[in-house]
Amino acid sequence: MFTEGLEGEFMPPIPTPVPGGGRTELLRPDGSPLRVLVVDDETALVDLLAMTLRYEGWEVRAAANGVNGLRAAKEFRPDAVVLNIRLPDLDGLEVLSAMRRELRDVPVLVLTAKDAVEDRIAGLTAGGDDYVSKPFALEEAVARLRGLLRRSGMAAVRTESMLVVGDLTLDEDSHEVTRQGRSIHLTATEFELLRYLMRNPRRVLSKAQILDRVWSYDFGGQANVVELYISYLRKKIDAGRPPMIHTRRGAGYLIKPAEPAEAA
Amino acid sequence: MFTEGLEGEFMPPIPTPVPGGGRTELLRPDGSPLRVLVVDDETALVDLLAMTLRYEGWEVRAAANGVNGLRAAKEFRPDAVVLNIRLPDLDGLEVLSAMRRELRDVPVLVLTAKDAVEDRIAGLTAGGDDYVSKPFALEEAVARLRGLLRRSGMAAVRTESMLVVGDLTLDEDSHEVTRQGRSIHLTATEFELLRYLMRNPRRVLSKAQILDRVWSYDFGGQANVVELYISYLRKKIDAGRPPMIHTRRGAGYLIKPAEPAEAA
DNA sequence: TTCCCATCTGTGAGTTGTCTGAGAAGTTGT
DNA sequence: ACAACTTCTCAGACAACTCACAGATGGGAA
Repeated sequence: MFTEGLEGEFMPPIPTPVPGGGRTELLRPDGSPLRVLVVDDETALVDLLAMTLRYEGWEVRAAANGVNGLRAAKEFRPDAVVLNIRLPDLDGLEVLSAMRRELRDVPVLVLTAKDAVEDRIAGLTAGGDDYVSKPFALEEAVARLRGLLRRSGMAAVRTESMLVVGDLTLDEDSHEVTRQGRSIHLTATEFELLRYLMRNPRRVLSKAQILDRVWSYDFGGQANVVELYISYLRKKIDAGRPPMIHTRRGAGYLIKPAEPAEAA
Repeated sequence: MFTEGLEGEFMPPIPTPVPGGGRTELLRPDGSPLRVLVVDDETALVDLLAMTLRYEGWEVRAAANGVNGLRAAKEFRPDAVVLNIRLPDLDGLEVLSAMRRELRDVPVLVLTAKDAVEDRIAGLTAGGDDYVSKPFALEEAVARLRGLLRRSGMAAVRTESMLVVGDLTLDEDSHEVTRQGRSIHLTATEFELLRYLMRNPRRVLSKAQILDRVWSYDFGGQANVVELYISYLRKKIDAGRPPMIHTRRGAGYLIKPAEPAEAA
């Protein structure tokens, strides 16, 4: 989506207005919510993921091991699967194969431990699947799942890969970010932060919320990384231009289309 | 609801005027009041919170530790939970996980101690959850709870994020305040005070009430901060325009739409 | 009208929240 | 193994905010 010169300033483009604060329509043809099966034995993480995905509009079913996972696949007929390849009972690869046999065309998001050998995984993802390595950021996992679904050509899923706020655009597929048509390079963390902000335009997000979504769930560092990265983003996004990233002292940050007249 | 781009400056949104004094309908589909479970071992605070929430229309159940909290979750089936992560018996994170498993889709408002050096806050909350750190203002906790519910898509809960009194609007999501369409910047305390007034339009609120609701429950200062902040608000809200904030000598303050005819 | 007292508001000190530069530690690519 | 890049901690500077104090203002009862 190129919003060149013309409407750039006075008339914000707003091609695909993000609905309800960025949350997307995850609905099947029959109107029921999309289903996702989460298979992992780390219960705390599963609970966290399940809650997050439900909030995002999914219908979630969880299984703590391979056997239950496969059984759930049969019964629950999910539209997507999140699968840890390291399972307590069965070999994750076996489970993956079985899943594929059972659920045709259903994309799988594979969870791997950090130290896992990447090339084994590489083969897996060839089939349209994707993987994230633990510990991951919730925002990233959710985004990957959405991306999988979008790319797997699931009909009925009207998800756009493009987020647009004012003259700022972010493409979740190509990871390209532009402001006023000019491409901007962001690091991985900066990108994740901006995506979270843009998925919640005009809403104040507290530093704690941002930390929880954008940083890995096991992050134990200082809360002021958020301030730091906001500062980085501003240099790249707002530099010189009318600011889009705003601080609400004591509350958090928010992003919104730059308004010509800023009132005190 | 969705007033994209357009409305920016000149044209105030004025969506759905808030009904009966800003207090919202907290009802389930079957007509019974919404339920909230409060889990904290500080009994004085729990009593205060419980009383406040009951006044707001909730059906409240309290538990002083993790075990009872979980039991209550099973029996009481609350629609929302307020949970201190620092509990005397169980680890708050465990309790949180268990709650999520037991009560799917139920948002949790997490209470954290201010002095707990921000540690282990990360990765705590999922999609629909939120935090408040002690000591908090009751008005804020209540607002957060309402916000959680609204955003977690609970059907039947008809809460708007926008408060409207006359030509004055306050958006709880973006923290934006406008009068006659012009954006007005407020500090955190001013915002909280105005929110309280606007949630109770045309009703006289005593300085004591205001102090109890808007300032942290442990506030020990002079009661005339309220006068001071009313003064600040007037400068920003009423400046020049027909006044909306009125003093009832010996009784308190109230806010109402500025009408040409001023009746006592 | 006068006086008393509630309320209003200017001033300024102390506190808190946020921003950002410098650099250490870790990662990736060649 | 080196260079380039990224992530993150730390700490100082600065700005915004909160609140106490005290004198000014004004309402209303006698």
